[in-house]
Amino acid sequence: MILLNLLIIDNKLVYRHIYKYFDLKIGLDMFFINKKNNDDIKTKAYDILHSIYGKNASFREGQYEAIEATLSHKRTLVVQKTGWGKSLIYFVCSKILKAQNKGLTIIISPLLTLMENQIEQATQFNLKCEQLNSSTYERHEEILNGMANNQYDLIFATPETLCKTNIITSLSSGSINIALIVVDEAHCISDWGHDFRLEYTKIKDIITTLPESTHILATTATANNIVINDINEQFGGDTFISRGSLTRKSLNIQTSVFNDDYEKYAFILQHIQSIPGTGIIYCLTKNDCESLSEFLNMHNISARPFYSGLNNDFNNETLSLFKENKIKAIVATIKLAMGFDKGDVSFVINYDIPKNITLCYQEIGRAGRNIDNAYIIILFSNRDIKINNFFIEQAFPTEEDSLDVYNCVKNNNGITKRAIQSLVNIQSGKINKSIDFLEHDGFIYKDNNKYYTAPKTYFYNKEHYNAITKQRYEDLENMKNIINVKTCLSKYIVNKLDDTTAQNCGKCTNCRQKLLFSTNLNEQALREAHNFIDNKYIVIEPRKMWLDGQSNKKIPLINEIGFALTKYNNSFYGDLVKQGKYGDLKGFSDKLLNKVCDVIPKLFAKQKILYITAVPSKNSTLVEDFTKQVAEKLHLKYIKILEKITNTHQKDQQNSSYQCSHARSSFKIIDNIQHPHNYNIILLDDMKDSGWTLTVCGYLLREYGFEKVFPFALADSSNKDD
DNA sequence: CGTACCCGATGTGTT
Repeated sequence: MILLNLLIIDNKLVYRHIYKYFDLKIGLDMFFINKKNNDDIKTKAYDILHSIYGKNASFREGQYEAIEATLSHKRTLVVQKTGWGKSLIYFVCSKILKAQNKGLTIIISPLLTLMENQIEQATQFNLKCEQLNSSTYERHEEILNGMANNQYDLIFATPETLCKTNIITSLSSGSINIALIVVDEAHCISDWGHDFRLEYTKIKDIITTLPESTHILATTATANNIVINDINEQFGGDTFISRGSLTRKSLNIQTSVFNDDYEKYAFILQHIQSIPGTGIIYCLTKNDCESLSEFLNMHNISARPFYSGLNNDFNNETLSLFKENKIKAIVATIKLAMGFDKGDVSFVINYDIPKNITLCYQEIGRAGRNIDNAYIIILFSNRDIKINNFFIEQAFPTEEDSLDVYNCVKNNNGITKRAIQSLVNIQSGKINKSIDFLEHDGFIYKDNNKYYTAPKTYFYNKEHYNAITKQRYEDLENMKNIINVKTCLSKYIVNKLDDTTAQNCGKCTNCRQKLLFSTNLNEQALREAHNFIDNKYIVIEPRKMWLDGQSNKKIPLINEIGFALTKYNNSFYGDLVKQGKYGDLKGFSDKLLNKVCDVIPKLFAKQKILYITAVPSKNSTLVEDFTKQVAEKLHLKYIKILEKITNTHQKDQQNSSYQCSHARSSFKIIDNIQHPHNYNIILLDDMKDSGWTLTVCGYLLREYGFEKVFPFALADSSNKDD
């Protein structure tokens, strides 16, 4: 008992947890065994540290304990704030294990850029590194041989590459000595593994093939009990946890509820200049990143969008400018996440509520790392829930979609993705999702880009998907509840992350009992927001390729660049379009007519346009009537020249293949104009969705002889909001 | 409507 007490004092952090997690008697036995080993580890760890950082160097709080935990347990999870120095742990462990001839260390890392950064760091430790990912594809066999021949200390790998059959085979053959497997950023197992990067749930398949003596380490900055359970599931249970405090003391948090985007824009415009320093605005959609940064720039607040899909060089430039404090704000999606560290971020605004508290903590924790005070503003409107719900709902394939796709493959063994699209009337994203899951679960397999059914009985894992979906709705609810919390906001957040050590922060609006940023919006700011959002036209890029028979062909006659007046959802004019189509008074209002007649001459100012026509419909003259009114007001010649010849609806076509072929069979030209040559024409429709209708009608008009076709739609519904 | 891996696939245009 005396020994036990001494040990608890000696290595407080580690043994407190052993005490908690293991039976006392077993724990005591372990102490006797470990005591000697741990002295050994301690000497070696400090030797390594001193050889690199000099004789006076010491570990930061908890670092040595984490090293000891990793080497004295089979499975360890280290939960520490970003910037704490997690990579030092496995660098040191790797060196110790290598010196003991126990083998190499494999680090599973989610991002290629993270690997590159870490390899750079590792050179300091004189560690021989190699990567197993797409960047070394040609050398995979060579690298595997090198691993068997003890040529490397650290192997950085993506879960995708590591789970390739040839690599799993090599790893489990016994010819490679693996001393330690590290899952860096291990929350990815929970965040991404279930529905996005499915290979993350196959880490267990690798671990089970390795010898019992292999150490397993997971590191992350955010792990609540759900993440811990997921990690346990992958590791096989009994994971030892080394945890630090999560609180960041610099944060001043406010939450504010608004009715719509106009108010949120106005609020940000009204306050952003008064916040000193630079910051991040997180949005749920790429579109909002573009739009909001444009809005800020228009008002002389330098901002740049940042999201996946923007040019890589542009994104890197944005990060540099931001780090050098040359722009006020980055307006970013969750792409701005792992691997980003700037000490003096002085504000984070969540334009929409994040999907869960874990992510919220990560996002707001990017502020105030090396400064005393930073400002966090979490905005909320009902639209946030709709968008988050959408993400939750489309995470897994539906039972129907999954079965349709499976049957399609079963009935057409050796089918390509594109052929599936032309046989199954389901959105292509949903088809891809179904294919990914079917392949991951082993019901189908891919060979030479053709899909075949595997000899495994198909079933739909409904319980599992439902359980995760339910969990995600609960997570969202917990997040949303922050707008109702009356107690310390900072404490609410870290408590939800299972860190129960937090005190009241004294800085948030609840602790202060006072708002940091007024929610009384001034009229000027609101007017600016309306002006901006209501005058955002959407460019309709002409489609250039279409499906002709089995293959993509160049469309011989294409449209000019066209425009949609507004987004269909969440905009003033979009609502007018909705009312016109589905409201009690059938027909588009004068307000909409006036707006369209104001805008068309401006957008097509330099074009000589004589004619205007409407996309025809079988059962409504709504668009035709409206187009006639526009023609009259703008002194254009209205002609009826297109006819709809099918009774089926374009909007029932769910993927590009169906949309294209349906549009191509749905229209014909009424031959009633003498000399269309050299004349330009506007092609008007109420809604632009896939753009196939405008493409096909435009083609027919040009084939008939019109010189240029300018598409114009009242509203763009291609990104559905609800 | 968002995150990242993958030697996406396939046609077109340039050297």
